[in-house]
Amino acid sequence: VTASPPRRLPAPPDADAALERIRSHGGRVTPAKRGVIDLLYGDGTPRTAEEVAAALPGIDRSVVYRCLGQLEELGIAHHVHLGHGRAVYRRAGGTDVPVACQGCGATSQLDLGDVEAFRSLVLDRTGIELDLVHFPLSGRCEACRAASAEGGDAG
Amino acid sequence: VTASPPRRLPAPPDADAALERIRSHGGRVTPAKRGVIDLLYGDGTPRTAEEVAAALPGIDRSVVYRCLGQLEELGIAHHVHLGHGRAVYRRAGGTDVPVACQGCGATSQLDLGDVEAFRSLVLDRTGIELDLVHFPLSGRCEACRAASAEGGDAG
DNA sequence: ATCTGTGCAAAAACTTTGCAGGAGG
DNA sequence: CCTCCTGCAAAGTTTTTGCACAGAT
Repeated sequence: VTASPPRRLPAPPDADAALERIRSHGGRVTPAKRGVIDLLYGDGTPRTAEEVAAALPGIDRSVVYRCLGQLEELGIAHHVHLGHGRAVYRRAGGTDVPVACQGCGATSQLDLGDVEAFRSLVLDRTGIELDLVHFPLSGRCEACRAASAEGGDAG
Repeated sequence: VTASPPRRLPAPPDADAALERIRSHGGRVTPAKRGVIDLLYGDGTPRTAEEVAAALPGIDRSVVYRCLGQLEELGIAHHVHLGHGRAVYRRAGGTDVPVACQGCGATSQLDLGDVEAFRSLVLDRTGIELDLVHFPLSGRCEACRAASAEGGDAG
């Protein structure tokens, strides 16, 4: 989980364009890649490498990792550090900012417009331009806050 | 790296108070814990578990992990997911919001007041109350942005 | 004296790599 | 036909766990 796009390639608009890009870069379109791309371009659900592997029975885990790595290099997918530990993968090109609940794992989306003012503020204060797509926001949803206020552990 | 404070204990103001808290909870004050606490309460530098271990020669890694875990449960330290992969540990009680550059690793601090409005906005939009201390903001500082605009790879 | 903490080693969880054979263009 | 990709297995990282002994109160 340490790849940066060689040059910021525009995200392919759909799965077919993604396959096209693979070919145009000398790659082969294989069932594994097709599977990963279909998964990531199907619904926008971010998935861990493990989840991607689980959704593609018959495809070896190592191949899933290699596919995800290649898709990142090609600007087709990218990973996001949602909450504790494991990164999740999404199709590239999303402009929405994910917000995760660290309690239950639910994610909401913020509009880019909503965060623009804040990005400006942070840039002004610190000189750092936030990358909220790659390093998203995390917190606790209402249900999880209520749970930990009462019982204690809402893990 | 999966501990949540049983109840939000107030952070000990200094290293001695931290040792005191260990004792008052039935724990023993040992060289390992003293070492970890001195490190975290010395300068505010966030450190990975590996860095803590490296700074305490003669203390086994597993012990460092166990100490960090216990210190988290006691509200003496906590971990922060700064940038890629590894979490870093800090003394508890900081109210500033770290902002990291994922390029060079430099961190700036934001005032809590600066983020309050944004936290309200996110709460309103998503129902999620951000925990920006535990899951800090990440982006790219000016130098790293300039570097990647020119050369391409700025690590 | 008692119970917690330590060190070691082994395991677990997650990811990467080497290699020989299979498949895509 | 050429080279990339796959599957398997093995190694690499980072963190956790079991256990017997040592150490703190």
